[in-house]
Amino acid sequence: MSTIKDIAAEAGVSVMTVSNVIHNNYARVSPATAQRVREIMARHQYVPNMAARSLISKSSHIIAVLLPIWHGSAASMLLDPYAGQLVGYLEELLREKQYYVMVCSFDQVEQVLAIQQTWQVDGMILVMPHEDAITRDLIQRSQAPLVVFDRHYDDLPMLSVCLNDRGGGYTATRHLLEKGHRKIGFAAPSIYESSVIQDRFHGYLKALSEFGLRERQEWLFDGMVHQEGGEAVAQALSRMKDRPTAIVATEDLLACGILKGCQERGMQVPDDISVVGFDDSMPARLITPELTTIAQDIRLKASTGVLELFHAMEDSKYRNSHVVLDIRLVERQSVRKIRVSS
Amino acid sequence: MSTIKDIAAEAGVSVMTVSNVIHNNYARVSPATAQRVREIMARHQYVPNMAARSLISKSSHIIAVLLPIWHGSAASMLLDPYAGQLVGYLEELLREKQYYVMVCSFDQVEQVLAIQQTWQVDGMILVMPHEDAITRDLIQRSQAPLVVFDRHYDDLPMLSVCLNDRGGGYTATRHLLEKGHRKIGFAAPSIYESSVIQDRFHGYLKALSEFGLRERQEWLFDGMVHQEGGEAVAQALSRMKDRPTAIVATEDLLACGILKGCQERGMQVPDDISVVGFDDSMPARLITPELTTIAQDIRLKASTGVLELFHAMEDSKYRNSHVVLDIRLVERQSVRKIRVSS
DNA sequence: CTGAAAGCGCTTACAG
DNA sequence: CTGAAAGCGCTTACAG
Repeated sequence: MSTIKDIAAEAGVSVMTVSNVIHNNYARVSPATAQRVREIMARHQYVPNMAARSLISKSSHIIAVLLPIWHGSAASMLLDPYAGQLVGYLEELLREKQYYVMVCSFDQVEQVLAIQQTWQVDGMILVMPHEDAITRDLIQRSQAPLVVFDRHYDDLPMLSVCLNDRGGGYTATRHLLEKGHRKIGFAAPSIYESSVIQDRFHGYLKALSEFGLRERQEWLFDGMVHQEGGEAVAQALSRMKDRPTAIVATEDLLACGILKGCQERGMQVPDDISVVGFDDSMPARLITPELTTIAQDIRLKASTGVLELFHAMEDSKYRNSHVVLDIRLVERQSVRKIRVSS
Repeated sequence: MSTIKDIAAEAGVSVMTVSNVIHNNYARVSPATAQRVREIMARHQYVPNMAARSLISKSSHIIAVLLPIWHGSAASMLLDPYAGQLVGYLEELLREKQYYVMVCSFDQVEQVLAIQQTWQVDGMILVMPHEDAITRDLIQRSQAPLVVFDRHYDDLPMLSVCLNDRGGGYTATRHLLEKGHRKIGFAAPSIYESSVIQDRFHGYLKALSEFGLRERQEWLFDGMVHQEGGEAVAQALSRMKDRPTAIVATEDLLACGILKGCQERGMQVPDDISVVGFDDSMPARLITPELTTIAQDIRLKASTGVLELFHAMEDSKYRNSHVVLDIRLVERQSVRKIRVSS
């Protein structure tokens, strides 16, 4: 493993000249020398030592991808196909830019700050933020530029890349309305806590109001998480006299649970109950009938986040930006058209 | 951001003494001094600079988690819930041991070697290996200890953590036989190329032979990948006069595709076709009927891999070990019991 | 129990 | 266009 010194010695130049060759400082080294040095580096498969480099430059070319720990395990985060895919794209995009990604799960802000300092991390990306208090604290105390996905606080300067969740809730609901549905429920993990869910809920309300409708309390299913939540919704539905004909679910897994639970209780999807999901994740095409859902472009989201991060890394004044990405409806088989009776 | 020098100055000791406190060299520093220094470090929230540390110690405390690039995108790997979960557990376990994980996708061995050198990576873990040529090359050229998941080469000294795939294929098939099935097919992405699949196939053959049966060429579905592959299997089945009553599929997604395709073509699962999958991934419980499948303990796999890696990092002679983890059958609803007619 | 000194591999002003 | 020197923050022998 050769060092810059070895290369310099063999080329008969100073280490400084080698350093200039490495950094393409053409103004500071003659073409002939550069060529010769480059050749020697290639022959020795010279690779610079990042520790030495970052020690002096105070920059490591490391981007920390932050994963909150949920339910005591970080694996629960990457288990989510959405998180996995997002991290995969991020890694890919950052590698292209010659940056390295360190994956860090955490449950305390201090852990993140320590990693940031110990590695002189150049930038950070928060994926799947959970608790607001922690996220807000992190945003305020972070020393390095930080991009947050899927969460935004209006009162804080921050860099965020979000989805048009309001539009998503609206589009899903509007789609059902246009298919003739008038009795539409809403199922979510936490309608009044998470801003993402709240936005979707407001989109839902807006679409309803455009048709002169209002939400009905008994058709709002709150606290419903993943497949189990969906099955709970199905159970609740099965016991209702006056059932909604359709449900907007804020997550595909939740929607899948509803489908499964309904089918097991003898209700047909979409004939008895129509369902629209969110995410267009893998399960959406796996189940029968396939799920109509609100899709996002995860690759675009990742590249937008990386762009924001690099902008912030290059310009220390760029610390407040809120990008909202569009969503689109993917029509499949879980919504039926009904004639409008009224 | 204070350095060891600042701490030393404030404590009125040499930096060396501070260093000894940090490394708990109790023999080399008095309790009183240690206490005082520790207090000052805490007050300043001192965090050591890993670049400086690794520059001198030739060890970074970084573990590289290597993800082969498939189909031109790394995201395709972490998209796999199995890969995501495995990486999540690995990160968790490594963090507990005060190590940092760098996620690196790659398609050329040189990229890995460069990262290893540039960061003085202490150890590497290869997840989801794909091409044998690349994997073998990597094993032979790696300078740092390397643990490979799910692949083993008998002719190479290497550290691997695999599944008892033969046992898995055997158990799945045996289960079907015991349920009365005698006409059992086998569906896989590449029966004769991947050793993992080959092992499962041999387990399948062994179970068959114990019941005096042999494989039938037309019931072997090769080159079937993911859900699409499964749907192709279903299509083939629908056209057969003499159909198998059950299929062993080497992947849950594949099994799900078979289920879905069969249902769409009017065949009932499990009544007309029984299916056993592999992995017990999330989709297994999402579909109706729920999938009977061969499960592995991913957390155990991750912790075993980490154990192997640390063993190798501590002992430079430990470079050849092949751990095989057990699998277990998870019975759900995709297999029916049939009376034995013969 | 404590310290002064050398050095890890690199980059950054500063001279020439 | 090229070089000598200082120094980033830490650890490691070596003395005392």
